[in-house]
Amino acid sequence: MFPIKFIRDNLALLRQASELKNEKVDWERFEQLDQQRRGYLKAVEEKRHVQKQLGEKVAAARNSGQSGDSFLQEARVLSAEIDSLEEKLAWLEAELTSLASRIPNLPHSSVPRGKDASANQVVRTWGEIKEKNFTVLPHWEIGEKLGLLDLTRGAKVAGSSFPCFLGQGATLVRGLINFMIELHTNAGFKEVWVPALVNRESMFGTGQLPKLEEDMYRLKDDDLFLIPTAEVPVTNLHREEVIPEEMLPLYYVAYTPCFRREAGAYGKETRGLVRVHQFDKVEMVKFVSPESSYQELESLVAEAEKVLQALELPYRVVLLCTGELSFAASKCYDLEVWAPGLQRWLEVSSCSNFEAFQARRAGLRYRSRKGKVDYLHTLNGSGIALPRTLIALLEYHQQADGSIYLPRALRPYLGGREYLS
RNA sequence: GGAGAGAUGGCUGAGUGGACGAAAGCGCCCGCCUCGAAAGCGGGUGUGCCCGCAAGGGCACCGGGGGUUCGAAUCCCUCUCUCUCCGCCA
Repeated sequence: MFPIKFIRDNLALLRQASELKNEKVDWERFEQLDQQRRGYLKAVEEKRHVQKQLGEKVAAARNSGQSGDSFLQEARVLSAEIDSLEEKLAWLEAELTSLASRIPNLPHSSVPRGKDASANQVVRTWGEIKEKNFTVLPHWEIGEKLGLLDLTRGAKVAGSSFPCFLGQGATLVRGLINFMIELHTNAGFKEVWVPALVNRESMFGTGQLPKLEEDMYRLKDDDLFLIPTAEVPVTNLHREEVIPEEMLPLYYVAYTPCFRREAGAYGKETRGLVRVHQFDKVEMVKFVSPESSYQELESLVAEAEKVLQALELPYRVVLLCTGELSFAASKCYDLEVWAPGLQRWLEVSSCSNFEAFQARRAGLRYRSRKGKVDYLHTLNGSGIALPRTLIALLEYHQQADGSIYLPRALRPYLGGREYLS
């Protein structure tokens, strides 16, 4: 969210940016409301000024033993006028704020322009894709065959796209979570455990609301939302706070379940674990000073990459184009892992710099060494999401005999074994 | 769930209807002193919005919202949160 004045002074820039991001904003209405608001504001302020002076006259009169009532008639009329002007002003401000909250963040100058994924840039690829001399089974087949995964019973218990993991499959999930958190805490991230339900303010703070309300699970009786990502509770940890610059950067890592409605997303493209309503994810969040945020983005991506490297899975790093950037992001890299059973690259991590966009919405500030208070920059990156990582493990590390090779890094979490069978 | 107490600036904390954007202290910034620092001394120190080229001026903000009043940090209602006690509970 940008300040109204900034929007007014940078209409052309923001308009172009929102078109690049495929976001619709009613700019004519914005200009019209803004102009009206300033007109009413001026009128209200002038009348209030007179009102104050009258009030002072009443007080002065009473202090010197007179009644002061002669001013009251005029003051009453003025008070009523102010009331009606303020009502209109409040409505205009609410409308304007609502419009402003739907203006997307500006893409960074280094972000390629483009409408869709075809304009994304692959910035690097890691590992080589080794072709197998047998047909790789898709993860849902090999997963069910080995008794690691049960999609049918998940559907019975909750509904379609709510997977269950069994036996060593469940151990693998738990092991992956521990492995990732330990990796990131060793790199200086502080582990946090946060609520999986958040309030409306938190959802607004990170930019999920107002735009994405339909994509969230919501508890109507309490007006709480199930988190779509740990980004929401972790970024909001410091909402409405001023952090001393000496404490920056702050690095956090959190495991949480994530919930997404993914309305109407069933089909071939989303079979098995590709797109599910509930999944597990380890997320990294950074609070940094504005000068350092782009450097911090690069090191955040590198930190996420360490997970895939340790899991011995080939992946590529993709720089998203403007049209693929999310509402709140200025710049974003995706990590995509190779799934040979599906013959597709799968997104397992998004690492974004939001600059001060979330910070302004959530009141996240820092006090510089000079004593100046300003908005800090926030970043987050998956480190990484589990279901698609499991797909890659089950498919890429699949052996001719139907067993699954376990990378060295995971073995301590699965009783030291080298293969799942 | 019930009863009570509370929420004031970066922090602690005064203020119970009019000259209060808000005492005092701490912190922070600038200066003096010093070889340098500490201590001491002096000065300064919130944010947002509107008008203005600027200088400057105006308005708002004492947890959120609403009300009473010519006028609210102060009185009333309501919500949220914190603390204490009771109840319930994995």
